[in-house]
Amino acid sequence: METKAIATDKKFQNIFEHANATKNGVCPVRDIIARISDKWTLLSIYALGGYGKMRFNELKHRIGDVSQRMLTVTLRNLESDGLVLRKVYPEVPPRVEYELTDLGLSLMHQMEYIIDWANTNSQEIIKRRKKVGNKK
Amino acid sequence: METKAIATDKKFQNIFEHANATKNGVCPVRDIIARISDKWTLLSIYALGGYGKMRFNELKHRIGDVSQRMLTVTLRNLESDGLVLRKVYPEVPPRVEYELTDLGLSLMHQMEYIIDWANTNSQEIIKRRKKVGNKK
DNA sequence: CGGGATCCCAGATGATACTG
DNA sequence: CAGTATCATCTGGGATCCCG
Repeated sequence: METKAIATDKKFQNIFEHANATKNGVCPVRDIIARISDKWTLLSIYALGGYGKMRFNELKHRIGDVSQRMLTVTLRNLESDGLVLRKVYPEVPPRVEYELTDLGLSLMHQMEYIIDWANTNSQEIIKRRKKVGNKK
Repeated sequence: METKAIATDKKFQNIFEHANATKNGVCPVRDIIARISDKWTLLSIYALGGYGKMRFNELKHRIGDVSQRMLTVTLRNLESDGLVLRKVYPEVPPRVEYELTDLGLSLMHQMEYIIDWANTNSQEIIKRRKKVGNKK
């Protein structure tokens, strides 16, 4: 199984060469990856993408174990990245709806490959993990 | 842009319904996602997949800013998950080589979609992020 | 060379209380 | 309802030292 081919790809260099080069700034690609791979971002995007436009508490309930604070923080980040649209209705009590932008939706579609992979292999991986005797 | 369709998918329910159901255990899919979305896992897999079999310090150098400790921890986890193969040669000084297993390679291929997306959109996102005036 | 074991801190996250 | 503000906590991860 030889896999050295892709090392010459542009996108590949964007992660490794670039990362070592710019010590001051941060590699843009790593930056994005870091952002979307935090604890709640993927789940938020996926929930919004799957169930469509939603209000804050509805989303919170969907995800289940996210705290109000962290969901707020996550959504604000997603909004400033242009992945989520936040719409506030001037009512009392307030109503706020969140939905994916086209950009957010496109990201979700890429995420699906990972989710599919995890769905397919999770049982096997976790079984093996315990067999080896790891703590976590 | 209607996107409610996928909410009925099996894989979708594995993330949301399932997560709320099993309060004691953890949703297997979320578990896997959490594991591979930590700070170094993706980079390690990607480096190994791109450059092929590598020794410890070679890998460390490729990634660039990972500490010895975290690379060790990351590789151990990957090994116990069956994504990376660790081969120790009984020599002095010791030589240890790491390479992706077929499973690890298959995961890397799914990751490429995300990487591609990040490569394509990172500049735009980061530009927008600053414009909004967010701190980070 | 490739780690293991410890110590320790910053930042991520949770819990709680308050508010327009 | 949808936050904000504050305080408490927990943990990822770096630094350091040691070892076969």
